[in-house]
Amino acid sequence: MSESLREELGMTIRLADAGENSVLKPCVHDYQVSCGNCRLNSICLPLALESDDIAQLDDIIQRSKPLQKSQHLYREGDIFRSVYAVRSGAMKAYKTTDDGREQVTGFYFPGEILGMDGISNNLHASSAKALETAAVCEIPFTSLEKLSSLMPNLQRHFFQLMSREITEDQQLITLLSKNSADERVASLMLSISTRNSKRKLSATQFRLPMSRVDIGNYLGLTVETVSRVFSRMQKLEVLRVDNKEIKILDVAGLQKMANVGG
Amino acid sequence: MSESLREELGMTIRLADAGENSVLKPCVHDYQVSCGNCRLNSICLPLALESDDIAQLDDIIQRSKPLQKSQHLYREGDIFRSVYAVRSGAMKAYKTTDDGREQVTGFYFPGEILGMDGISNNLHASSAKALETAAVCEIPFTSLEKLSSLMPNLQRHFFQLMSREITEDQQLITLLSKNSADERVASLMLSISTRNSKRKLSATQFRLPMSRVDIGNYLGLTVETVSRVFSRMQKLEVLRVDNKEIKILDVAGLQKMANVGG
DNA sequence: CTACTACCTTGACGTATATCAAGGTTGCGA
DNA sequence: TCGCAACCTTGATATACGTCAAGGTAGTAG
Repeated sequence: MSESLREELGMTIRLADAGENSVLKPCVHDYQVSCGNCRLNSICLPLALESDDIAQLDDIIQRSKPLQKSQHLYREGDIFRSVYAVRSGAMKAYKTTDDGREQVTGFYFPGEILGMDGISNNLHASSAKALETAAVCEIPFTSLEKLSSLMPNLQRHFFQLMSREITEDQQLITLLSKNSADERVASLMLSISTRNSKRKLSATQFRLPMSRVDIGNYLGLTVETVSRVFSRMQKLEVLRVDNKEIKILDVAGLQKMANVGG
Repeated sequence: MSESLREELGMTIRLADAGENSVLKPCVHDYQVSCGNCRLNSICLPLALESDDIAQLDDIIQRSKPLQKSQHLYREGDIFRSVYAVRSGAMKAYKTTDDGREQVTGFYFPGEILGMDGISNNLHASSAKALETAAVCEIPFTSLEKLSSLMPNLQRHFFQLMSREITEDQQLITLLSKNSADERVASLMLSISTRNSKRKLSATQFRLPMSRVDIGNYLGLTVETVSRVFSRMQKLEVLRVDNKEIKILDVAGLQKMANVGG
């Protein structure tokens, strides 16, 4: 059965075959966090809402069994039905270029929303894959639209989320266009650090969920270059790198190296 | 007189005669096109609307005196109040990097909307400048939000517009990250060609409103490289270039050169 | 019409990063 | 526990594009 056919048949079938390719398995029990008591609600979609409204948002959100590492949430070209909030773990979004290479367009951590690039054509414009075991909340877009019409704060917040995606993409464009390999990698490390601290995690010590290849792919560099930059940073005692384990030793030094406001 | 100095003086005058922050001078008469009879309404905001709804949209839109070449519509850091539709001419959006260089983030032609990157923080995240004499329609965002709540089609369409901006930025990210100078310039020429044909203009012959510097800045290349690419294309008889006048001689050749689906 | 200025083109040369190559490390499944 | 495969690191070499330099072209103000 093709993926898209399965899509057509919808949730029920996904229930039945519960397997491999398919995206979200419906949950009978478990996974029952509500937006109201989710520890991410201050940085995620509910951010702008009163508790009554949060309850309504909660009603349209579907939670599910976690995705395993390297499992797809959706693929480029799939019918667009929902956007997704990362609840735990990490995801990457990527496009495949016409000559078969991969362009990573973003990394998504808990509290962050992905899939908004599918709205314009009703088709997902990129693929999304779990970098490690990850749980996501599915937010059916038509429900979100209806709710947005009724709740100005939600409409506003969702406009803002999309706008943020745009400004972040513009940041990346600038980075790719104007900055050296050192600056690009340093910026990414700082970005992850900042996002971690928003989630009340350590800003100076973390484990990278993505491979060097993914980093290179995101930053427009080869693996070798990424690896060399890490070595250089370590020699300069700005970072301690132990495989995927990162410790920022000198934040100021890293910022200087990044040479950008990020 | 330096460009920036002239700009400064321009600002003061605008301040004096048009009232504080506001960029667009209110129009007493003239410039009175309505969305209903605008020849761009099939590719612009009204696209999704019935004529009753168009009339309502029309009510919130402000038109104004044209912008002169190199005049700013808004600047990075300005309070965000409106998005803008280009009515005639062409605009560029750009950010200034911390070390003072410029990153062009987009070119905007008639029917296209700019300014959406300001929604996320209520501050414009980039500056917008006229590449040639240009007219724009100002769409106050709070009015647009209210109207969107009432008109599902408008809400949907605006979500789609923002989503399109995201996918276009992702295209550019891929271009910058994966493609050669030849491919980048070829892609831009094809993009302009496509957009021209949507506006019922020639897909094979047009005048570039932007300088080589702007093109380079947008594509992450130096002027010299852009110039060399044009020379190469001319030698290969793919393009005829006469200063800013472009004629595409071999569309297939150009597509092959671009090596991307654009 | 002239002259200034911004813009564009072409050439010679340098450099950051890609490419190619080889070896080391890690972690997973049998 | 072993062995394989994916991942990471480091070195040597190649190359596309940037930088520097000079001269040409076109639009505009006087």
